[in-house]
Parts: sequence; structure tokens; C-alpha cells
Amino acid sequence: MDYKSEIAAKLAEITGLESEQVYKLIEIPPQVEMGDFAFPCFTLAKTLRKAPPMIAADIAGDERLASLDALTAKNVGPYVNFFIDRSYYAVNTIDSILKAGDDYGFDNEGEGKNVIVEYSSPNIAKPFHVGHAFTTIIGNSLAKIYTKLGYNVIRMNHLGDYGTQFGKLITAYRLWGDENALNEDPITELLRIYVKFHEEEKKDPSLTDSARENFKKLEDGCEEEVALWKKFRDMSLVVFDKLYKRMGMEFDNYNGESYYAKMADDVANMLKEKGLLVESEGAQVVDLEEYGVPPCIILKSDGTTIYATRDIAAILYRHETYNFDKNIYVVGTPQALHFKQVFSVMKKAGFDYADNCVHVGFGLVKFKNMKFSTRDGNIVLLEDLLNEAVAKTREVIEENSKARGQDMTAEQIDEIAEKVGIGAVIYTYVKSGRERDIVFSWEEMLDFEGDTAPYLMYTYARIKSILRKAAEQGLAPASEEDKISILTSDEEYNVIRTLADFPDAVKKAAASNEPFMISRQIALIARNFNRFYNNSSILNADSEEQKVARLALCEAVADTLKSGLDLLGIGVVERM
RNA sequence: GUUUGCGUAGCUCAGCAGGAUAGAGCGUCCGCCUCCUAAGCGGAAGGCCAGCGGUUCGAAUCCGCUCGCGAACACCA
Repeated sequence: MDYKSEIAAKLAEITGLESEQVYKLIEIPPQVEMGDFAFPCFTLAKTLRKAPPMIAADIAGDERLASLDALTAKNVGPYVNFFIDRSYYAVNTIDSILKAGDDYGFDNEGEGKNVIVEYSSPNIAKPFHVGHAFTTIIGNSLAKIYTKLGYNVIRMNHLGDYGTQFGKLITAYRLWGDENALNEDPITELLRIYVKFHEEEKKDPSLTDSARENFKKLEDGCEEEVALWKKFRDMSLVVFDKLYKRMGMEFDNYNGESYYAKMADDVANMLKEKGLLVESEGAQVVDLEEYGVPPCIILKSDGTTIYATRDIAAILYRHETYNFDKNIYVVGTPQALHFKQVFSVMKKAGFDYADNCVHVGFGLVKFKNMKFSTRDGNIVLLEDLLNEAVAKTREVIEENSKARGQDMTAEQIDEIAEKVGIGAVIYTYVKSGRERDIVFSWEEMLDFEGDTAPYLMYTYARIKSILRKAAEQGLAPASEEDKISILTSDEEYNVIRTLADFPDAVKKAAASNEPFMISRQIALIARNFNRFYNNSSILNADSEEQKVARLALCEAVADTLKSGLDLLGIGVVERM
């Protein structure tokens, strides 16, 4: 049901403007009392040579508006305000939500289309810190959002598993590696010897040569070196997968840089054949002046490939394998230029699908007065953050549980704490526009009040509790139209309005690759619901009719919150 | 230096294909648990939307300049 286009069509008929133009002018009034849609008459003032308020009065008085279903028009100053019939609105939105359940917000706009989302992409043998969480969480959410809209999503983890650093690691491992420690805690051990390598390298330059040699052997496929590399890679993946599993996500493809490195030479040859390679300061580059970007290096002066070459190989591969409709890179904003160059090279080489590649950037995670640095060790591991959040959540639950006389078992508390704690962390990454930097603070990460995941999950759990009690009393949410139609109070209506906007928020989130469009919407729903909840009794409502109608509203809110939270990568709990 | 992003309440952020009194959350102050979970709700205080100029009937929103902060800018990824 699209009221806006109906209004636009009718206004077009009356004003003589194009329907599309009217559609764009229609806005949503800042106050509820002003109605649901508004048409400003300023633009008509010139052509009609009349004051806007007069035009508004004329339009509002036009009898052709009467044919609009469930809508009434009223002129207020220079605006024509439209009011949707609340009963009609309530029935429509709640009905469609209850039919969809927690699938609410789905759409089939993406049917038959493949979307690739590349995200997370950690470097193997390196610790997974709270900075990596940004791409991981945003990417996961985008994958879910596109899936909801009917797209076939391919989740790709473009692992950082290639480069001279692995030559260093091999050298370091042979000199100082501890097999037991490696098995115990692979990343920590690998990081230890990696840091040691850099320290020793300053004193003993021969280490550099050894590392270079080992990397060369690795590239040439020498058995021992490849076996070691593979071991590091596999062990890292086990650690990462544990983390991914804990956060409820999995990938379809782990092809890392090493995978595409094999194809990079072909890319260079292809570009050469097309006559796009130019020599510059010893390197082979593609000039991109016509795109307004600096040249892109394809072959370094020593003749080897570079990450841009591998990224181009990856695009070619992905197009061939998945024939993508969209190829999304969830990679930090500092790499914007790199992607612009890569996409431009593709474009210049005549691959039009370069236009379907998009870099979705995000901000930095940083400390207040300190830089984040793996080498200096001043990082916060994502795992530590999750543990901390879960532990604090458990404290809160235990406190509340005692105070409320609940009888939760230790297992139940653990399970709830895990979901709420992780949800709280995830939410801090998706509550604002993704290009904003996040200044890491424990205080904020562990804040469970206000605009946070626990607040949303709490709202959900409270509703579930009501629904359980209702069932015990033999009460079921209303499903009949005439029963739902009594939900017309201001507070009920406010909730319904925000519920109705949810599917649009999902589409906007996809169109702008911004998960926060969803977090913002469900936060609004929860706030409106909590206001209603605090002022109107549900199970103790005046009449049976009111009880079941409100129960239907409760269920609709629960479904929508669950749907929205899931799109962010956050689960729900039935009680907390 | 070049390119680019940002500057909205004490703090963290929405709003920016121009429109009706600039909105949330946190923090502060004041209230609300004999009734569905107070991780909740209500109220108050708090803003020359960085500054200046321009376009417009109308600008936080569009354009230009200035100031302040950050990022990227060739053989790392």
C-alpha cells in the first residue's frame, strides 16, 4: 500500500503537474498533529500567481480528493496535509506484519541477482582486534540486508594470506618457533615471533635476506615452505572461525590474496595486450588521468605484481564465477583511492561491470589519545571485548534476576548474557553512519542504556513475557480486521507508523549500504513502544477487545524488532 | 603541496535530492515501581547548525571563500 504515490497521482491530476514531480515534493510533516503526508504549495505560487495558502485551500477543497481511500486532506497555511485513517492504517500494517512474522521487511527486488559482499578479510597470523570488527559487522549486516531483499548473496572473506611477511614468519618460526605454544594459541605465538623478527632484524640484516628467500620459495611452490604457510593459515582460520561462529556468521568463500596472486600475471599480460601498460620510473602502470586519479601500478620495477593487480584478478574471477549484479567491498575509507584506481583500470580496459563494483568504506576505530598499533601492542582484541561485555551483562542479569525473583538457571543466564553482551558490542558499530570514526571507550561499549542493543532486546523480551502471560490466560493476539481497527490512540498510532516505515528503511539501508538506517528505525519503534507500554496497560486493559488488539500490536513490534536486529547481526532473547 | 572527508546541545550522533517551532541517546537536575520485567517512562536545563558571503519566497541542508581537525597521495595491503 503506497499512500504517497496515490496522493501524488491525485494531486497531479488536480494541479496539472507531473505525478513524479509531485511525488518528490510530498514530505512527512514534523509533527503528528500535522498528519502523515504534506504537500507544500510554494512552487505553485509562481505559475498560478496566487499566494501559497490560497492554493493550499483550493486543493484541499477540491472534491476529486474525496476518491482517495482512507485519506482526508486539510489545508494548514501553505501546506495541504493528508491524514490517513488510523483504523485502516492499523489493520493494514499489523496484518502484513503478522503474516510475514519475523521475516517482515522482505522484498523480492533482488530475485535472480547475485551480490558479492567482501568483508572481514583479516590478515592471517595476526590478532583480530576491535578494528577488524568494523568491516566484519558492517559486512555481515549488509549480507543479511541484501538477502532479505531477495538477492543471492555470496559472502567472501578476502584473507590477507600473501606477501613478504610470510617469508619473515617462516624464517622466524625456524629460528624461535615453539611448536607447543603454536598449538596452544597460534595467533599469540605467531605474533610473538613476528615481533621478535622485527627486533632482531635491526641488529642482523641477514634476516631480511632469509625472509625474502623464503617468500620466493613460497611463491615458487617449494614444499616445505608451502607446508608451513598452509599450517599458519589453517591454524589462523580455526581461530577466526571460532570468533565468526560466536558472532553468528559464516562465509561462502575464503579465497585470499594468495589465491588471486596466481592469476595476477595474466592480468598484467592482458593489460599489456590492450596497450594500457606504460613504463614509469621503472614500473609498469596504467595511466588514469582521464578518470582524475593517479596512475595505478600493475608491475613493480622488479617485475612482480602488487595488490592492485591481485584485486583486478579477483574482479575478473568473480565476474566469471558469479556474474555479479553488484560487487561490494567493505574496506576502510583510507583505501578509497586504491579502489577508485582499480575500478578505473577495469573501466579503461573495457569491462563495463566495473560500474557494479562499489567500495563501501567505514571509519577508524581509535583510542582517545592513542594510535592503534599491532606492533606496539596497544590494541584491544575483539574476543576480550566480547568477553568483557558478556561478563558485565551476566552481572546485570544476576542482579535483576534476584531482585525480580526470577528462577533462571546458570545455563540460561550464560546463554542470555552471551547474546546480549555480543549484541551490545555489535550495535555500537551499526548505530551511526559507517564513515564515522569510532573512538573506542570501554564505558560506551559497556553502556546498556538508551540507544543500545540491550535496550532493544529488553523491549523484545518484555513483549515476549506479556505474550506468554496472555497465552496462560487463554488470550491470543487479535487477527481479525475489525478487532485490530480499534488501535487508534496517539501512542498506538505512533508505534504503527514507525512499524509501517520499516520495509522502507530496509530498502534504504541496501541502497546506501548503511546498516544504521535499520538500527535507527528499530530504535524508534522501541522508543515509541516503550512509551505506549508505560502509559497503557495491555493485559489489564479495560476490555477483552482492547487486550487482544494490543496483543496484536505487541506481536507486530516483536516481529519487527527481531527482524531488524537480525539484519544487524544481533539475536534476541525471550527473557532477560 | 594536491585530492578528499568532516565541523549540529557538555559528550556521542541523526537530520543535508532546500521548506512549518533544528531532533535522539548519554551526562546533569527533578519526578514515576500496592498494576504486564525500572536494561523502562515522564519533565527541566542545554544550540548564532565552525565563520563570512552568494543563490532562493525560504538554507543546518545547495555554491564560493576562510578557519580548525583527519585521511589518502606509486613500487606495503
